[in-house]
Amino acid sequence: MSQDRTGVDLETSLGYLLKEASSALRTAMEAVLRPLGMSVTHYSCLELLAQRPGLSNSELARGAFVTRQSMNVLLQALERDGYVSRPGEAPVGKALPTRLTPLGRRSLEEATVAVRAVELRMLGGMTEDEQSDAFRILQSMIRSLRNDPRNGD
Amino acid sequence: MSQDRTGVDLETSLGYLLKEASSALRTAMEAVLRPLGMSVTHYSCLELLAQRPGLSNSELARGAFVTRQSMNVLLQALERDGYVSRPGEAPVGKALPTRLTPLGRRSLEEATVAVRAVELRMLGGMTEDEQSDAFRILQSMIRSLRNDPRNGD
DNA sequence: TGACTCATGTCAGTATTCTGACATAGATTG
DNA sequence: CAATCTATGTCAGAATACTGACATGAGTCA
Repeated sequence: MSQDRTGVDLETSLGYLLKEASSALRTAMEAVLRPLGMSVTHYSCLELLAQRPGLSNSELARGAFVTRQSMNVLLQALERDGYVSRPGEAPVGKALPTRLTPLGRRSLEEATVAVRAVELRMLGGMTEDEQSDAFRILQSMIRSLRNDPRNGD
Repeated sequence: MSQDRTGVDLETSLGYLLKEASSALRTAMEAVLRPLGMSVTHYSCLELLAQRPGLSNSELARGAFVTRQSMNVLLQALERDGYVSRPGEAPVGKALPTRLTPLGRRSLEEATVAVRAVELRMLGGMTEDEQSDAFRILQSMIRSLRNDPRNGD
């Protein structure tokens, strides 16, 4: 009504709102992780390893939504500082299974408390049904975005 | 059941799913904008200016979810290449109102077509009601994340 | 008026992530 | 068996975004 462009209206765009929500979540997580000297990707990596021990660099990268090159930089730092360990040789193929050290596990525990608080705050004010709706809807968006029409389906 | 950690379960975490959806959207947008030689932030800046002409650098930064320093670097490049124009002196205060040039407008039109296709693909398979739910739920998340309990209130 | 606070534009340096490239291990295929 | 394809780890350089800092203009308040 305020325009006749056929473009994307930021005020009503779900894409824009998704970006806004993601940005707000990231900012909130950075705020609670900063005092622990930990970045969001750093935390994501440790959390992935806690839940799925033995993930390779490439698998961690996909799980944290960064490139394997970026994850490699992080893993080298984490290994140097004693938070994770990797075997010197790959047991099979080239993939090096990574594991948390006791130090890494302790470090993660602090962070998890902080991050869980953020997640609970985000969920505050939402009913159980709304949380289910949110889950289903976000998964629908992801599915639709993944199947690229140019890949000939 | 697969664990007794009291942590965040990635499989059922709305935060993780939000990040995944946002990552998928960003990847899809990068894919269609790359052939046009445009980044997501670049596009966001032009789209903001089309809908709200005269925004300042700081306002554009907030709208594109980056720092004003990052947006300043982008604006200088866009101004140098003739996509936007800024007055040499601030009409009031220090804020420089930015506007699209005809070249910038033409450049944006191409991008808008591509981005709208991505947004429509993301919405594919969602009913009108689900889109309304998504809108309301995302806004609820943003609101909850913004009001920081440590800010008193 | 003068001190103070706040928002802005901008410079400089740092950190993080990305793209490009290469070599290698395993799987697939003829 | 040989060729090809795919996935992986890693190095190097470029692009992007960030933090820190400073000066300036406008509003607030005593």
